[in-house]
Amino acid sequence: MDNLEHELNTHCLSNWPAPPHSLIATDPLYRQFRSVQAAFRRRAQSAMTDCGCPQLLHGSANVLLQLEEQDRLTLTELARRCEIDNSSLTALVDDLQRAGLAVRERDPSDRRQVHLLLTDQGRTVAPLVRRVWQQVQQIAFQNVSIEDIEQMRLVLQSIETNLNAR
Amino acid sequence: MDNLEHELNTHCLSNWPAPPHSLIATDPLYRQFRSVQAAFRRRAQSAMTDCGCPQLLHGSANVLLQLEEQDRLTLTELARRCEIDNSSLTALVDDLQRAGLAVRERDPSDRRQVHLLLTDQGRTVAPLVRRVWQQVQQIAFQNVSIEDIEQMRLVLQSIETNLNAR
DNA sequence: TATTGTTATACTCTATAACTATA
DNA sequence: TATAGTTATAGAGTATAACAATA
Repeated sequence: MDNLEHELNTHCLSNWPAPPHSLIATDPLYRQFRSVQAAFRRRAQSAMTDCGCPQLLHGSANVLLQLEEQDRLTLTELARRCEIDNSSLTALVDDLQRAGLAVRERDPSDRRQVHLLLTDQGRTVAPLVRRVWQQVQQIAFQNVSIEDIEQMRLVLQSIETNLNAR
Repeated sequence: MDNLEHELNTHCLSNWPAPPHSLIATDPLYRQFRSVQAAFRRRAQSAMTDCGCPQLLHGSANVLLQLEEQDRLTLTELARRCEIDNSSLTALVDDLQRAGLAVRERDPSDRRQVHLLLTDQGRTVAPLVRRVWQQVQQIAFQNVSIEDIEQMRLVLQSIETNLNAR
């Protein structure tokens, strides 16, 4: 165990001063993120059900919104924008296709590529889903000022960059 | 589809003014949370490995830290503090016990209850794990001011409360 | 009957590796 | 050989429901 202690001090901690107590005593930040993220997904999913929007996986709804911003993307590009692996996207696209909101279309000039297209129904539903998500954000942001939210987004972006660096 | 539109307007949106464009055009907030949370877990897990800490599930490490704050909790109380279901806790406790960091002990006066106790090894390892998590937070917070972080925590707390209300 | 904890099961999100079909 | 997409598989995190033991 002494080795472990030594290892930790040598390789891990030497460059990091002790953080202020207030930041660490309670509530690891990751817990707050987990809780907020889970609550967000729960609310969005039940709001979609309440509004009669098609029952979609949370991930599929996200793909739908990406597609609404730009239609006809290839699957690889869609996966990149959703920040998930190609293989993770397949099931979500299947979900959208099953719900009749999008269709795959193979690219004739490069038959390896598949584009995803909104159907008419998809074009109708996407804005509704977007509004439901906005509504959940509205609920989340009750009694929080715009400035605080924008500031938080900036901080989140910094944290994201820091954690993904190297 | 008209029904859907009508339903949405009637039951879901009437109370919510349109949010400012900057909040919604890009990047749903949930994506940022997902990304930060995943990055946090990834970094913490690889930092634990680098430092020779026992290989624990992220969730088990969390239980360990709760237990360090108060030893000998019942499993139900631990689950409550970790904000997970009783049934979800079982595997995490198994994980800790397998690693030799904690042991279950049945309460003699109410034999339904099981308390979880840190072992000597658990008492040694817990502060190291805590420091690894702190280190990850330090990485996350590079070039972010204390004030911004504290402010973000407050906003997160409001959001959490708002989303879980009702 | 109610409570504590476990088991069985399932769902979501995600990834890696192996595969098919193109290029 | 390299790329686009799919399939098979697995692992982590979570929940619900049924259950056993105990109160």
